[in-house]
Amino acid sequence: MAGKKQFDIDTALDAAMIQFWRAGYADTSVDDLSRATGLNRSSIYSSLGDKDTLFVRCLERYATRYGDKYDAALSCAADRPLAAARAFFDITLERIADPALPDGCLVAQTVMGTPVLSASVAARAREAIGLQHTRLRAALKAGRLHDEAAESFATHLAAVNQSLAVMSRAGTSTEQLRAIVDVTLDALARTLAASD
Amino acid sequence: MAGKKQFDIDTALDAAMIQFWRAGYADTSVDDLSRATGLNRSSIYSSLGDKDTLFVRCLERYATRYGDKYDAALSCAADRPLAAARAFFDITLERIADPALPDGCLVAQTVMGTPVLSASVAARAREAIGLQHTRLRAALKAGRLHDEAAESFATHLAAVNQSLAVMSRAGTSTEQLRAIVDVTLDALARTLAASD
DNA sequence: CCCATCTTGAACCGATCGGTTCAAGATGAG
DNA sequence: CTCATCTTGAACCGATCGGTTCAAGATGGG
Repeated sequence: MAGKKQFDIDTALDAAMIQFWRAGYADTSVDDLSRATGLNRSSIYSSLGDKDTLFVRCLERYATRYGDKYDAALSCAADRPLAAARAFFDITLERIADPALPDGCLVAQTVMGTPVLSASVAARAREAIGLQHTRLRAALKAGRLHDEAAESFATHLAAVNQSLAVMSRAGTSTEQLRAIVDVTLDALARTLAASD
Repeated sequence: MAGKKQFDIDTALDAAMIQFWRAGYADTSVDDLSRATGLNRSSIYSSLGDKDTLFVRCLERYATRYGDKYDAALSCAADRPLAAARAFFDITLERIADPALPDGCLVAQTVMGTPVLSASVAARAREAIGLQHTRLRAALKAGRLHDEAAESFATHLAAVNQSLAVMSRAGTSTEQLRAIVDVTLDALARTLAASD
């Protein structure tokens, strides 16, 4: 209404999310967030909440944004389960390859910090991992995988997806990351073929 | 020579390693290390070095200790490559199941902290990941896997091994962790069988 | 032009950070 | 017992942490 301009909250949240994503909760100070968002220290508290609240908002934002993409990638699972799994991993691989985004994964980093994070934050990160597993299991069941195999592969695919976050930060090349998922996709392909 | 007693440096290093392993570098203060080791703040600096130096020592200790175990597990790779790979993962699974040790993995946690850690520390962690890959590739080649497959599977196995660190902190059960590696071992078994 | 409204920068708070110093105390050798 | 040696706890340092407050300034509506 008055005063200079209303800053764009979405843009600020994106910047904060990327900062947390890159450096993690412990290594991100409120001054870092101020620099990253371009917002004043007081503005952050007045419109984005304190550090803990803001972190949870960023975590939700991250989980929703990429959760939707994972859902979209898996949407063809009933018809072509292998292609769905490949598209699933492509979401992660493209995210890692994007120079505008950090390596790693905000959820993976948060989960790794479980012992020192607040219980609510740790629970929310665990929830995101659980959701990923549910998503994958549903997709694999939709593709003609029997319950047992769907359960195993859902867990395996979720884990391999998280491994990409670790390996990308270890300097592993795009080709090597692709090799990691290709072994998994081959295994899935053979299991799918065997159940025909 | 004089004074009360010479404290046991190995015991202190173990305690410091576990503290770093549990909480990570950023979330471990020198006071935490003092409490964990039972050593006085000044004693830490005088006999274990500053925080950065001590962390590197703990990282080396961790890499050596479990590196040796991984080597031992893989030693039968030439005769029974599949059993070797299974024994390799068992090292990690048993470590995670040990209630006296933290979940996760010091190397994985350090690699995830790459963007905010000193260059030398980050490089040392990357080195540990690279060594793991080398170790696995050599073992798989010793087992009758051709170069290309050995390279792919070495990368894949190293990644899946790291994924256990993430998933264990996400509250994944022992059975589910086992399912993750079983998918990988099945894939390896089929590839080994195919090359016969 | 004036005023109400919003943003901003800067200061301040208590707490904790990594790192250093040093006197007091405990010990074993002589 | 005495003395040299080593460890210990505590204090101190400057810096930074998360969090809060507030006066100054910028803006647009009337």
